[in-house]
Amino acid sequence: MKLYNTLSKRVEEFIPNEEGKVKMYTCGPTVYNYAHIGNLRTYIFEDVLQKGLEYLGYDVKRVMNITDVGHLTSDADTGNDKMLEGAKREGKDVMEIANFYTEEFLDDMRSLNIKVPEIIVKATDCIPTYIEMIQKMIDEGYAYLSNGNVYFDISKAKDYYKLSGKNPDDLKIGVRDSVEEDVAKRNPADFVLWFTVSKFENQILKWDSPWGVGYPGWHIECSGISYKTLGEYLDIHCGGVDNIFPHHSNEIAQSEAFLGHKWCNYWCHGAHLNDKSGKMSKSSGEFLRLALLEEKGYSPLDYRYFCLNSHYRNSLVFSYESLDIAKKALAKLRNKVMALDSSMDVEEEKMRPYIKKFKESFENDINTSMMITVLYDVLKAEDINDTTKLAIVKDFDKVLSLDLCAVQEKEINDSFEEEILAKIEERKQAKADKDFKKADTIRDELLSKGVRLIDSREGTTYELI
RNA sequence: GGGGCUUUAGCCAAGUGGUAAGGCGUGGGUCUGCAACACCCUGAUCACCGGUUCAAAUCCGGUAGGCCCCUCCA
Repeated sequence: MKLYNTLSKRVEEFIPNEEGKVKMYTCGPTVYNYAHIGNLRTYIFEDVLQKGLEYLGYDVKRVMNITDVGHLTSDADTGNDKMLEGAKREGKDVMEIANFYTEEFLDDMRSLNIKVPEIIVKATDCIPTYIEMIQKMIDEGYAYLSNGNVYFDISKAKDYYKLSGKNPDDLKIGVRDSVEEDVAKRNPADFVLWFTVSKFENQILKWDSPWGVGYPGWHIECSGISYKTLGEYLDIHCGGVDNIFPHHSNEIAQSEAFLGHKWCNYWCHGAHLNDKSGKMSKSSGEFLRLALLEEKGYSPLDYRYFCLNSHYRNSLVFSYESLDIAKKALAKLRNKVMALDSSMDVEEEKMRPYIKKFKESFENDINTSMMITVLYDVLKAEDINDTTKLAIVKDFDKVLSLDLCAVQEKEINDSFEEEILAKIEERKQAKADKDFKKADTIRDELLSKGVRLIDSREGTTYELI
């Protein structure tokens, strides 16, 4: 298995700490609003990574956090907590907001056939872990108290800029208008581990700590949750490219300061989904949610196919034109699968070369586009029978998760089947009588019940859609 | 100001030095009462200019366009 590692900036052979097992941490959402489809692209990529590793035989333990506190709209004094803003916006309390958007997020994940990580942890459920870690970092000189807050001293971290590839001298402070330098910091890039100075009215989420009542910074959440659920060594950490700096750089600094050794070996980042004007956001332009796509007649899996058709490390431009292509292609793909005869004998031997190529495509830094090509190769192959093809498609769909065989598996009850056959007979007679209007009416009627008629030289058959 | 990524047919897109996958669309055809479905046929001097090499879409340098990051973001 080869994976691109942001840490080395190279495609590397993946070797987990423990043979056959993979510990994987994936940054989750801040639940102050709905996820947009760009956010979801990253979760699709992580899902394929997890399922692909499982397909190769690895036992994958995946953890995801739900950020429900501490994520500010800015790290400077002007910053607000996203959760509080969300609560204020909707006139609800923070927990209501968190619970509501967490459920919405999980719904989106399920619609996209993303396997929900078995371990999902809310940031607010691990406060004692953060306190334990912060205390140790203070004791060992990695963190300091200043102006009421606890900061991490990045000058104490080894290779702080390694992941981001940045040169500290090049970093400009206040490059954005709204950001001001925090005078309480020793180094401009130091970040808050624990806030005790509440900047907000009605700060509801706060906990007692050795440094006073307050709440954790955003970065410590992921380090803490990973430590608590996966232990001291992590194999893969995923997220969007925007998290490389400063979020992931800070995680490495904290975790390694706390643990006293290297923490995570592979860092994998998903590129963004852009619209024609650039980066997608929730605040400008059309808020592209999965639900909006559904309103417009696209299924979540059309979007999944659209994502799978490109590489996770290339930015992808969203357009309805491209989504149309994906929708059409997926429908055609399902049609082809549906037409396969499932009553023959599976020839295991003949499955092998295709499965091998599929695996190799995945192992080549998750080349999903090539995996789909292999799928087409199978359907076009002339040397294997239909049932074998069906078995291969079913196998591939464990990773692709496009419900390719859903129609094949759809059960039909006898009375409905009789009804359909009767209608086909009736239509046949109508056609013989040249009563095409009646024939078309019958066809439309069945179509509205999800039954599509297929006319061919041999007669009329039907398929369920 | 600094750093990084990217540019392959109408559109999406793979391509990891040996002579351009795949998908969608278009056009033509088979089938057909019409349509849908399906099937067959149909496309590229790889942004531009140099260099390295027997050989470059692939490596190096430059030019131009696009995008991202530099304490809100997946």
